Order: sequence, then structure tokens, then C-alpha cells
Amino acid sequence: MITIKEIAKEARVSIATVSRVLNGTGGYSQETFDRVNKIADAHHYLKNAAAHTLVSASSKIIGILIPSVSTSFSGYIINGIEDAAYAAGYDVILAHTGIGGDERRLLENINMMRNRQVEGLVIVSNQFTETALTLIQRLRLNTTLISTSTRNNSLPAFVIDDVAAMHAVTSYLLSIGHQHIAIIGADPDDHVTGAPRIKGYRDAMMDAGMVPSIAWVQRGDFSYESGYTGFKRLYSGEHDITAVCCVSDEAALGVIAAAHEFGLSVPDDLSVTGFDGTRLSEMVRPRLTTVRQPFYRMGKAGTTALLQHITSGESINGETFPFEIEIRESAKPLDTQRRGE
Amino acid sequence: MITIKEIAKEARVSIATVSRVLNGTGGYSQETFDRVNKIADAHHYLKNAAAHTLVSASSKIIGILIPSVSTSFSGYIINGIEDAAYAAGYDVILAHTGIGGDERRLLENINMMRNRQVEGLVIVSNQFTETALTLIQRLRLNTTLISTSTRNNSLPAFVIDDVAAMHAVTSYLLSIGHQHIAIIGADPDDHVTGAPRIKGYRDAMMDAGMVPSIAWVQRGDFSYESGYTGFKRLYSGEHDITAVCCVSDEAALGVIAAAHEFGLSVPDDLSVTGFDGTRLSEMVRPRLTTVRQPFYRMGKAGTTALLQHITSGESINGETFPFEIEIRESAKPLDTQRRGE
DNA sequence: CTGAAAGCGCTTACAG
DNA sequence: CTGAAAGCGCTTACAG
Repeated sequence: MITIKEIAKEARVSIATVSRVLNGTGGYSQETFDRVNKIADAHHYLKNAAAHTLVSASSKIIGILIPSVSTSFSGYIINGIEDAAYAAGYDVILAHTGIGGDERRLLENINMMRNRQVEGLVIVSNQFTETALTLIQRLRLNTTLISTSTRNNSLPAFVIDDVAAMHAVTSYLLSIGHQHIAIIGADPDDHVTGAPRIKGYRDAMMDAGMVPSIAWVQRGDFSYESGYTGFKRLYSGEHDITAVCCVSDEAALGVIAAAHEFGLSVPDDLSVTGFDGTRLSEMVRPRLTTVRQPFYRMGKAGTTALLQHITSGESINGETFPFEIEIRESAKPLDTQRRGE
Repeated sequence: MITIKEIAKEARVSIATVSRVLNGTGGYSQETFDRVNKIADAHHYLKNAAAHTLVSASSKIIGILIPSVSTSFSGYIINGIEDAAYAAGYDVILAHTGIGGDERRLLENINMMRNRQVEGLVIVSNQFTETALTLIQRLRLNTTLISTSTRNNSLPAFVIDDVAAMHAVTSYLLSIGHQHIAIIGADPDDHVTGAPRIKGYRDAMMDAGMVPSIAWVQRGDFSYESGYTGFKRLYSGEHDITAVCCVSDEAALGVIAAAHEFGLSVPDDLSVTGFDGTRLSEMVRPRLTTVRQPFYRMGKAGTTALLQHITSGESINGETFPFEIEIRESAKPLDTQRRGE
């Protein structure tokens, strides 16, 4: 790879001049400008990013920390982040923290982001610990959160209102006549997403004068599997459930699969709703009634705000995005369902 | 952030000694070692990666080039790449090239990888052009290909045998009595994946003495949409089709959705097979009979080989992975199907 | 076992 | 408009 030193030699100017020309910072004649650029182009000059980072203390890199990139919604968020970064001339370092929550790997990766001199950090749907939070603060990493938040809102978060969203789907189910509604797949100990969704469900039920029994809340980890086992557990005891609202589209598919095994057809015998509004929810039959989260926009907006903060010091204001209830075929009015027993 | 200079000062040794201690390269007393490390730890020293990259000309970074991270299988591959990189102490830069194939963005990103001094490049399922290939070669980027290949095999590829795989699913369909079998979703002009799969299908049909009509091959771009529109186009003209093999799980779901609109139920009226074996194929009902590709392993093996090449100069040998036909419920013997009209 | 020095490829005042 | 010089934070012969 050719360096500015060689270009300088060939153009018979100093490296300072080459640097100025290549960065277009002014302070050279048109003639010099053309000559230097011509030589640089001829040799396919590419600036050494490490040298630039070292001297300018600006890496033009942002980091993404994500549990796993293979859950169905993470792709949309990453696309949004990447597009925003690309538009601003930033590159992206990606690191997994692992789904189970391997704290050591998480901390290592946060340190890695710092020693790579990332200018900003985007954390996606992560359950990060106090230790991680402290480390981020000590490292003075500009951070933005997508689809997650801290308990005390210490970091700007780009999210939807989980309580309101779950309240809305549950109310929809109530509005079409269902009363025996279960919720499957959320972890009540997860204060960022699980608990609020359960609260939204519970509030809606209460508003309608229903008191959900304990068995109606089947905990899980948002996965297909937790939908599947959750429904099996539920249905073994409770046969009068007519609708289930799930906390992810994948969990909804798990519920539907388990229902099949009981000879139940969706939505004829059971109404099921998803959450997220991923492509999945439109690709299956019956298509899922679900809550659509604007993942791509959340990723993009969060990153754009972060970048704005980096370049012009504007403070980052988190944003709560509107969600949409997509009414499709996996749930239908109780009086059109074949009743259970 | 503290630097070795400050550590040196505090430990009253030279920066050279600090560097040696921190890298564990030997050449210091136990006492010095302890003292320096203690100070470094106390100040949470983190090595400046840019300085290290600049001086050692080794960035410890590999790059991933991928069209989009939101197709259903890309996540598994990226997880494999990331895990292999993490295990070897490498970090990962991710860049999208866009699904449509924005060549300018592709070339820009290849250049970016070079000026970020990536030590290796992993290209995932990309349709890259001659220009891109030339650029990669000129830049002397160590490159490995996952789930794609070059026409002349100039770059090591980690793939499955598409001809054999499609031959196998088609043969399976034939073996359970189907004869009027269509293929939907492949682009015959795509020489890396589309054409080979069509060939596998055609060969299997020919082997069984069938001559597929032109209408039986519905081109597409592997997407859900192309499955959907492909089946609509097909079925408008040909009502005697009893089975469809698709080139992706998503396309299979598109076919199933379109079939529904014709009042056809899968597999009772129509058998459908997928391709890829993503989680999708197990989450839907009926579960898809499909071809499972070991994406995670492909990503991991390709990256491991690349890293081995980088560190010990071993040449990279591409690898053709075994696939598996997963027999599930979306396809069934012709004589158990309700016949079409 | 340890230090002084050169150098990686850039940027940026400063002086002219 | 242009150049000499210092410096970013490291590594690595070389000499002792």
C-alpha cells in the first residue's frame, strides 16, 4: 500500500501538503491539488485508518453489542444501525455477548470497544448487569440503547412502550369477546421487557374486571420453545382458555404448535397473538395478529442520534416509538370460535 | 485513558519494559513484572488498538461483507464467524452491501476493509461482480467465501453441493410418488446458487424419465414473495402439479400462502419442500420438509481456516459440507394426498 | 534484565 | 501556498 510519504516524493511536495490535499482542508494551489490527487488515484491510495485514528483520536467506528444476531428481529435493528453509520461515514464493529448472558464475554467486549477507540456504542436488546453499566460509565463510552433500557434511565433508550403495547393487544382480545386470556413467554424478573409486558396484560384484564389466575401467566424467555412448553403446561390444567397473547412472534408459533398437539386449531379453537411484527408473522398461515415494533427505524434513529452527539455534541434524547396492532387471522372473535369443552 | 508512558513513569522503568511486560514477551524480572502489572490494573489500562495496529501492521480484525443481515439464515453464519473470531482473539467489522446489489457500496466497503487493515475478509452469500473480485485481488485481501463461490473457484468457498442437494429433495418427492413437480424461487442466471439448484432438480426429473415443462420452473430471488408470486403464476396455468420444491424456506412459505388462496391445503392437496433448514422450517405448521445447510458450522469453519491462514500461512482449502434432507410434514406421498382436479 | 532510539503513517500548529 | 517538526501510543531491534 502506498503512503503519503511516497506520494509526497513523487509529487515533490511535503507530506503535510499531501495530507492537506487528501483531506481537502485547504491551503494549496489548484495545480498542487490536481497533481497530488492524480498520483494518489493512480496508486489507489487508501488512508491507513490506524494512523488516522491514532493521531486524530477519532476512529470513525461505532460498536454494536448484541446477544445474538440470529433472533428474528435483530437483523432489522442491525440494518438500521448499519445504514445510519454508513450514511455518516462510520464503520461498524460487531460483537456478540451470547444469549444466555455470558457476563465475562460482555465485559470483555465492552473493553474491546474501548481499546478499539469506538466513538459510540449501540447496545441492542441486552440484559446488562450493573457491572457492565459501571464499566461503560467509567470508560466514558457514548452509548445508546435500542430495544432495551436501564432501570433508572441513565442511558438514552430507543424503545416502544411495552406496558401500553401489551395493554393494547390484550384489550383487543377482550374487545372481541375473549375473557379467559393467558400470557405466555415473558420473564417477570426481566424488568426491562418481561415485567412491563406482564403489567400491560394484567392492567388490561383488571380494567375489564377480570382477575387473571396465576396459571394464566406462563413465564418464559421469549423463545419459540417457551411458547411451546408454556402452552403445554397451561393447557394441561386450564381448558377454558380461549386466547393467548404472546410476547414474541416466535413464542406465538410455539403456542400454535403446542395447540396443534392438543388437536386445537388456531384461530378456530384458540386465538393467539404475537409480538414484534417480524416478517415471520406475515409468512405463516394463519398470519399472526401481532404488535409491530419499528425495529429498523429504532436502530437507525438511535444511531443517528448517537452520531449527532459525537459530531456536534447534541445530547441524546431517547425516544419511545409508536407501535401498531396488526390485526390478522390468528385471533378472532370469541363468538366465531368453536368453543373449547 | 492511561498509556504505557504514564505506567512507565509510575513504575520507574522505560516504556519498552512496560510494553514487554504487558505483552508477556519476556525479558524482565518477576518483580518488575508484578509492579508494572499492578499499576496497569489499578489504572484499568487498555492498549490503544490503533497504535498497536499501526506499529505491528496486524489489526486483529476480520471483516464480514454480507448483503443484509435480516435474511433468515445470515444470522447463523454470522454467529459462526463471530464465535471463531472471538475464540482467536479477533474482532469483527461488519458491512452490508445491500440486497439489490449496490456495486458502489460493495466496492467502497471492500476498500474500507483494506484501509481498516483487516487481516482477513469473509464474504457471505454475495453475488459479487468481476470488478469486486479484481479489487479484492489487487488489495491482496485474504478472503474466504461462505455459502457462495466464484465461477472459476479462485477463492476458497465453504458451501454445500447445490446440485446434489436439489437432486436429493426432488428425488425424495419422486420416490413418494410425485411426478408433476415444479421448482420455484431460483434465478437461472445466478450461476452460483440458482442455476445449480435448477440443474439438480432437472437432473432428478430426467433420471426419473420426466421432462419438466418450462412453466414448471418459476424463477425468483429466493424470497417469500417470489415463492408467492411464482406459485400464483404457475397454478394459473397448470393445475396438475402435485408438489413444489422451493429453493428457500421462505419461498416455501410463500408457496404455501399462495396455495391457501387457491383453497389448497398443504400437504393434503399439495406437497411443498423448503431449502436451508432454518428455524423457520420447524416453527411453522406443517413443519417444512427441507434441506438443512449447516450454516453455523460453515461460518465457523470458513473463519477458522482463514485465521489459520493468517497466523500460520496454511493455505485455505474450501470445503463442501454435507447437507441433510429433513423429512417432515409439508410433503407427503402422492397416494395419501387428495388429488387435485 | 533494562533503556534509548527509531519508526509505523498520519495530522496539525507554527513559521515563513 | 508550503515545509519542517513534533507527536499520537505503541513495538522492536540494538546495545549494554
